[in-house]
Amino acid sequence: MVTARNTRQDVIEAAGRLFAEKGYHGTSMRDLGRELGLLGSSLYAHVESKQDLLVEVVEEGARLFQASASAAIEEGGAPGQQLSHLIAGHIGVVIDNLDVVRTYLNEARMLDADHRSRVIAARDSYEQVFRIVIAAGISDGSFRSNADPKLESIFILSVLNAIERWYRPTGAVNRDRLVDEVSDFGLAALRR
Amino acid sequence: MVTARNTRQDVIEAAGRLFAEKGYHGTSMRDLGRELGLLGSSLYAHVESKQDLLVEVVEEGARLFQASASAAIEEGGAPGQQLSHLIAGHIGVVIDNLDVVRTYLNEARMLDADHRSRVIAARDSYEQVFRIVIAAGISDGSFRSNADPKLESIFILSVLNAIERWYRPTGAVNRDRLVDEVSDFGLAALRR
DNA sequence: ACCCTACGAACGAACGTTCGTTTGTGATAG
DNA sequence: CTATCACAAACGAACGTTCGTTCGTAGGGT
Repeated sequence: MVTARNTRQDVIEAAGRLFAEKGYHGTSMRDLGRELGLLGSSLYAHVESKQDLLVEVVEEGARLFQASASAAIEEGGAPGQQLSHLIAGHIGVVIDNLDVVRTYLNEARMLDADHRSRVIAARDSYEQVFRIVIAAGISDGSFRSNADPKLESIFILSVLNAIERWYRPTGAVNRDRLVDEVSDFGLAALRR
Repeated sequence: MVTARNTRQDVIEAAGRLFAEKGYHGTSMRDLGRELGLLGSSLYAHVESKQDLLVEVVEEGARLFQASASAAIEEGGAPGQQLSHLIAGHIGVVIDNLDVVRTYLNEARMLDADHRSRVIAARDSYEQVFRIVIAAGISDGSFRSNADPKLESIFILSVLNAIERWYRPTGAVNRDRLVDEVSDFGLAALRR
């Protein structure tokens, strides 16, 4: 018989859920235990510390976005198409991993200095991918020439990262519609 | 001589600063006391509770944005101009009240249900102003006809609200440049 | 028989908050 | 010009609670 005991991954997933919902400092180990049907102290059979849990969730978020960017770039195509792929990939990551992404975006600053600076570096390199694609589109004349790649990439990522704040899986805007609308918006903002 | 003792407003301002930086649950009353050069217990001469402080800061944020929207609409003009005014006003509020805005945007969810729902209502009515202006621009033909006012307003507000996350007063992007760039971006995204 | 997993008591530290007391300041009265 | 008074601001000890974490123990699956 499967008695369905909890694994380390279960604990990390539940942590992502609670950190996303109530914040890292707003979540206690006893809260987290209750979420899994056990005592707070029992979590230490799976995990070294509370901070360890935050590291695990945030680094998973970083990996997901990095993988998405790599996949988008490998598809190649003109800058406009690459940007569409980046947008679609980002939205996929957000929608399919809402709790991890919310924790990644909002709670990473609660990490200790070491881990935090690594996450910031990962974020910067992800943003760089957008910036390079946009710069390429300006160079080849497909995007408006007065656009600043650095700011435009920040703006588009702002729209993408804010999805976590309003998107609801059961809402009126489904995944395909969201990808289309954001792509239209981003490409319209950049078109010459 | 004035020995500059602390007033209720000083406490609220310091709270905004710390809540913005470390989050509501990441800030203790003793932290806040230290920020003002006194003991945590001394704060209760000025304030009823920690929650009270959060309410004060968040509601100030809500007031600032509401006032900005009212001022922008009073200026009138074509939808494109009105949207520019809304954008400029929003950026002004963010830049001139960074800590209050960061607390308003990130910590409002830590409010008790009553206050939180009032803040959400205020946010919705602020977003409505953007939506109405965008809808007017679509109707009169100045904005692209396939734009959805609801989503476009969310997208533009996403860019505006994310400014808090990357803008630094001492950075390369100053206020005027920021207003220009965001206006260009938003209007380009909407132009037919 | 051996691991995981979970318990549950316990730890010291930190939390928000209360309360009686002290301090400094500005106004008033002599 | 000084003594007195009221009052707000700050102190500092103490409260009950919760925090993250440790540890010895017990039970069930392989």
